[in-house]
Parts: sequence; structure tokens; C-alpha cells
Amino acid sequence: MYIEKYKEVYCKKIGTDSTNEILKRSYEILEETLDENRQPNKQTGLLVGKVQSGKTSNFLGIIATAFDKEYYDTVFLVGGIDNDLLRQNEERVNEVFDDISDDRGYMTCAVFSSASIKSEKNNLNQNRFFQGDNNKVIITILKNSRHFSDILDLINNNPLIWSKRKVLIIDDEGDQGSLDGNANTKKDGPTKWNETINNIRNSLTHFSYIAVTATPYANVLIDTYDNLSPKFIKLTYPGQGYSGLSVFHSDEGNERYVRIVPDEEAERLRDSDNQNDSEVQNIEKSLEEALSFFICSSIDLLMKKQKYTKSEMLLNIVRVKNDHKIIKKRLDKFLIELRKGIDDYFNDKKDIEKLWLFEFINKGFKILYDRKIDENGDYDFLERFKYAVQDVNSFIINSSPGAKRLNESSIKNKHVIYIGSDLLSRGVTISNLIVAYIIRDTLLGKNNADTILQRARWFGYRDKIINNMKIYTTEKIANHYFDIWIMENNLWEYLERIDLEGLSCEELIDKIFLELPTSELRPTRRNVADVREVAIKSWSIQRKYHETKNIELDYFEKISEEAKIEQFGTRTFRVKEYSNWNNFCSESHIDSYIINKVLAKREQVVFEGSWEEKPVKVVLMQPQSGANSMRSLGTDDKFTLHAQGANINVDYTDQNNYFGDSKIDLYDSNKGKVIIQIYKIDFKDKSKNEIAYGLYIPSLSVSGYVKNR
DNA sequence: CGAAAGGGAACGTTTAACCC
DNA sequence: GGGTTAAACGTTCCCTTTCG
Repeated sequence: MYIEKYKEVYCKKIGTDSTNEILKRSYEILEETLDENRQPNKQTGLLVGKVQSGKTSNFLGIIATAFDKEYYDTVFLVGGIDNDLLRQNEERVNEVFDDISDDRGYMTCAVFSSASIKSEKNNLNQNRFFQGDNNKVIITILKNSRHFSDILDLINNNPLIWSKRKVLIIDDEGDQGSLDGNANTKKDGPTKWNETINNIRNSLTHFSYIAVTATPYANVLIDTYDNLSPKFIKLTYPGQGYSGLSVFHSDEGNERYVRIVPDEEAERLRDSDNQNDSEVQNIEKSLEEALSFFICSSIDLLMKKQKYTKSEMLLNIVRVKNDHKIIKKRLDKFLIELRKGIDDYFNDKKDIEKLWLFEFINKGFKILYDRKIDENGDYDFLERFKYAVQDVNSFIINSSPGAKRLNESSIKNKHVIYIGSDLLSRGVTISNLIVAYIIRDTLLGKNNADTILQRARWFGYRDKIINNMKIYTTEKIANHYFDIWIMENNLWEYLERIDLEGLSCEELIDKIFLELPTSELRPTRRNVADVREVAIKSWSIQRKYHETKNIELDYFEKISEEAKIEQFGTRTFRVKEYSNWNNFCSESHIDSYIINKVLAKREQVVFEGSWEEKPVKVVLMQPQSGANSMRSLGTDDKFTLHAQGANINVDYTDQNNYFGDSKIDLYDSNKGKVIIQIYKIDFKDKSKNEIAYGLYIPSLSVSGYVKNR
């Protein structure tokens, strides 16, 4: 009955094949949530799909299947971090589940919202939908403390009822808010939302939990012992006509769809609030171009397809709400001038400001048609331009009192520009989006890959309008999307092994490696997941004083005699080579001292891969022994080991230069070898003849992040 | 050549945005 | 106005360069 209704709605939307595919997968996914007695297994699963690829359709299919097969009778749909997102989900839920009745005409499914739980709590448990076996309930829940605790109260209010319900918890955007934001901080206990979610789970007798997201980086990187660490992972593949990272942000995509905003212009736009309020500034050139393209492209669509009656543009510049106001002022001022310009042109005052007007139109026109507009030949276009400009309007989308909400019915204009940031970042669908002007960036520090990717509201089923789309952004952000594309490809390949080959999720998720070619991005918020960067830095050096054992001194003395002389640039060192790590260990017996001394808390040694098979070279770093020089120790017994840095002017292609203590690995004779530097140092406040180490492990060909535990 | 200064990244704290 | 999260801000720490 539920599957039938789902088919009824979705065959129309996405076709019979896609609908059947989703339902088939829904069944597979639900199987993962059941134990050997076909009861909910109280575990966490992860459902991953691309940004704007139809994840909602997928989990609605899961709900329909869960109800029809009687695996579950209750769904908690944790549907979003803000009201816009929740409402969008509620509308989609109601489309399928709002009006389902049995043979006798009785409703069999009720949809509640967490917003009404508190007021109805006392009689909700008496509601007939919570009684009997055949009644199904969906409760949509906002990610908000009060809403979460209302749900918890509801359950604790009547434990008898709830011990019988079989609850499927679906956590939409499950990487945001639900995970413990204190996991990697010094704060006591988990974050509020995470705590309450776990309390809800603990209060239920029969439940399973599915987190749904396009950016699962946090979910796969959290501690495996965390309740929310996934025990199974399923992928949902986008259907025909989907455009995402590979379309917009591959080499080719960048060329075709991305227009670069110069850094100075981005800077000025982000700095809008520093401008004098009484004097509204003009808009930047790149924004003018984006606006021109938006209008011209809208006209092009209207001429080609009668069906497209609306077009949308997104402006995501800064977070601060006051800045949205200023940006709107600047934009509106420009639009007024534009309207006046085109009106004057048609009111037989053709010469007035004509140059300026045509220059503006050509900015977008040239991109679309690769030629300038022809005043006579394109008269039709010009006329349409006049009407289009009259119907362009901008709206601020944020939580301010006067601001609009996305897709609000009061927005009746044909060509709509949304100005905002937080509420335009995650989950929301902007179906007629053709131009995005997105330069929001962290001013200091690194961006998070998941946050950046979730801002890509231009992804989706865009194949019919894609030739009319452009993304305006800075070079830095464009590069971020390219890098995230690489990370996504790798991650999906990895997750497919879990999904398709049936390999153990638990084992693979512990070894998860997120390839990020840049260290300007981290995969997710650092407070949520404890990760370390690998293969970017291959040197691990001793930073703290450790007492030296005799065995270390003995080895040093032994080597001093056996070692051969080698020249690194201008300097002479004594070195000894071994065929691999094991050979070195069996002769020296000091490997454990090296590892212990070198591996301070934040070390970044790469122990992955086959580095232990590589040749080992020991380098004695005190060529002039007996020098009258003593090191002093800082607080906490810290000291500097790599004293000799490279000169800034050193030419690293000339092997006759000394590159510096930390760049010994750059000499041809050291390539591909594990290098152990042994320093013999005297400390002012400690006994003499102390041994300290530096360790270099040849880097892997890729760089990225792994779990830190 | 050792040690300290200087610059930049990591880390811990505060702020802005959002909900009710 | 209180409660919460994510992001911006400001301080500390580490690495490289420069100074004596």
C-alpha cells in the first residue's frame, strides 16, 4: 500500500525505472538494519548520495518499504538544522504519506511534527496511531535541543507503548549537528544534540538508525567506538541528467562553467560593511558580468523553451546578515540605473547612456553567443531584455525579521536573485538556479571540505539548462572544488568496496584514507573528528629531551668507527646503510628508542605502505665532535633539533649546496631511503652526551587524512 | 655554528546565526 | 533572552631564517 503510493508519486517525477531501482535498494538497505530475528538491530548505518541527487526520494522509498514489509511502524525523520530544510522535507513526506487509508477508508498513517509534540504530548500517546499494530507514524524532527528533548519526553511519558514500537530513525544531513562536536576537544561530555540523540536511542527498545548525507567525511572519520560510527554504508547513485562535481569542477568543467572572480573584487565585496552607508557603492565588475549573464541567459532560455518561466541567481558572499543588506542596496541601486537606461533607450532617447547600456548587455551576451549584440538584428532580444530587467528582483534570505524564505510564494518575480549565506548553504533546493556568485570563504584558517561542498547549490538535475549556467567564484574556491572532486572519487571507490563487494565495513572504515591534494582544506570540522595529515610531511623529529640509554651511546660509538664518509653539498657526514628496517633493527637494537623519542603527540609519520622494505641510511649529524656548544632546554624540556635551516636562496637543483638539516632527503643518494639522523648533543642543564633523532620516511605519492587512532 | 627572532599554522576561545 | 552549533578570532607553538 505504501509502496504503491510511492510509485504513484515518483513514477511521474523520475520515471518507472528509477523508482523501481530506489525501491529495490530500499529493500537491500533495510535488510542491513535487521538482526537474525528480523528485528531492528539498534545499529547505525550510513546512506551516501551526491549533493542534490535525490537522497530524499531514496529515504522516502526506504520508509515506504519499511512500512509495507512491517519491519518498522514508526519513523523519526530528523529532517534538518533549520526550518526551511525541515519544511522542505515535510512537504516531500506529506506528498507520499499524508493521505493513505485502508480498505475501510480509515487513515493508516499519521505525520506529526516535533514542533507540535510539546502541546500534544499528553494525548499523543493516547492517539489511535500509537495503538494497534497496523498504524504507522512518521514524526519529523528539527535539529534543535527543545525538539529533541520533547521527543525524549514523549517516549519516557509512556514507556509501555514505546517498548513495542519499532522505530526507524532517519537522520538527514547526518554529518551536521548530530555528531559529537566535543569529541576532539577538551570539553567534558558530548554536545547537547549528540547526547540527546543517544538518550533517545537508549530509551527505545526496537530501533535502527540511518544517517543520510552527501558529505560523510565526519561520519567515516569519527571514532569507531562512537554509537554513530556506521556499521554499514550504502551508496545511492544519481540518476540520468545529474550534474555535480565531475561536470562543473573537473578540468573541463572549470573551463566551461566557472568564471573567476578576481581576488581584489572578492575582497571589496566581502568588505561591504566598511563602506559608508550614506553613499551606496557601485557593484564590482565581475558581479556586473554575472548579472548581465543572468539576464541574457534567462532570455535565451525563455526564447528556446516556453516551459522555463522562472530563473534564479544565488549570491553567497559573506555570512554576516548586515552585509546582506548592504549588498542588496548596492545591487538594487544598479538595477534601478539599468531599468532607467533601457527605458530611456526605448523611449527614443537612444543616445543617452547607450554606450554604458550596451557594454553591460554585451558582458553576458558575448559569453552566450560569442558575438556582440546587434542593435537591429537582435531587436527582439533587446525588447525582451527590457521586460526581463523590469522583472528582476533581489531578496535577502536569512533569519532577519524582514527577510524572505526560500521558495516563498510571495516571491512572484520571473528573475529572482537570492542574497544570503547560512540558509542557502545546505540541503535546500533552488530548482531554477542558473547563476551562482559564491565567494564566501574563511578569512583566516582552513576551510572544511564538507562545508564547501554543501554550498554547491548549483548541483543537481541540470542537464536541460546546463548550457545556460555559470558559476562565479574565486580561484581559491574553484581549486577547492577541484580538490574535493578528487577526494570524492577516491572515497566513493573505497565505499563501493564495502557496498558492492560486501567487505567488512568495520575493518575498512578504520583504515579510511581521504585523499586531499591540498593542505588548505581539511575534510571536516576539527572538533568532530580527530584526523592527521599524512604524506605531506615525512620528517619526524625529536622535540623533547629524553634520557639517553647506554645502548644508544654504544651504537653511536660503533657507527662512528664503521661509517663511511659522505658529502652532502658543502658538508661532510658519516653514514651507514642497511638494506631494510629489519636489518637496521637487528644490528642496532635502538629502533624502539628512535620511535619513542621521535613520536611526540602530534607527529605525522606515515606508517602506511611498505616503507619498512625501503633501504635505511643512518646519518651522524655531529660532524665536528667536541665542539664547545651546548643546547638549552625550553619549557617542558623542549629543544630545537634541526638547527641548520636552508638559506632562502639555495638552489635545490644544485647538489653542491647544503640544503639544510631538514632537507637531507633531497640528495640523489638519499632518494627513496629511510633516513635516521643521529645527533649527539650536550644540554646545559642535563648530563652530557645525549642522543637525539630525526626520522625521514619517503613520502607516498598522495597526501590526505586518516583517523588519528 | 648555536640560539633567538620572526612568520605561519594549529589550537582554544569568542562571536554570529539560528531556534524557540 | 537563553540555548546551541559552526565559523571567525586571537593566542600559542612550531619551523625556518637570521643574528651574533
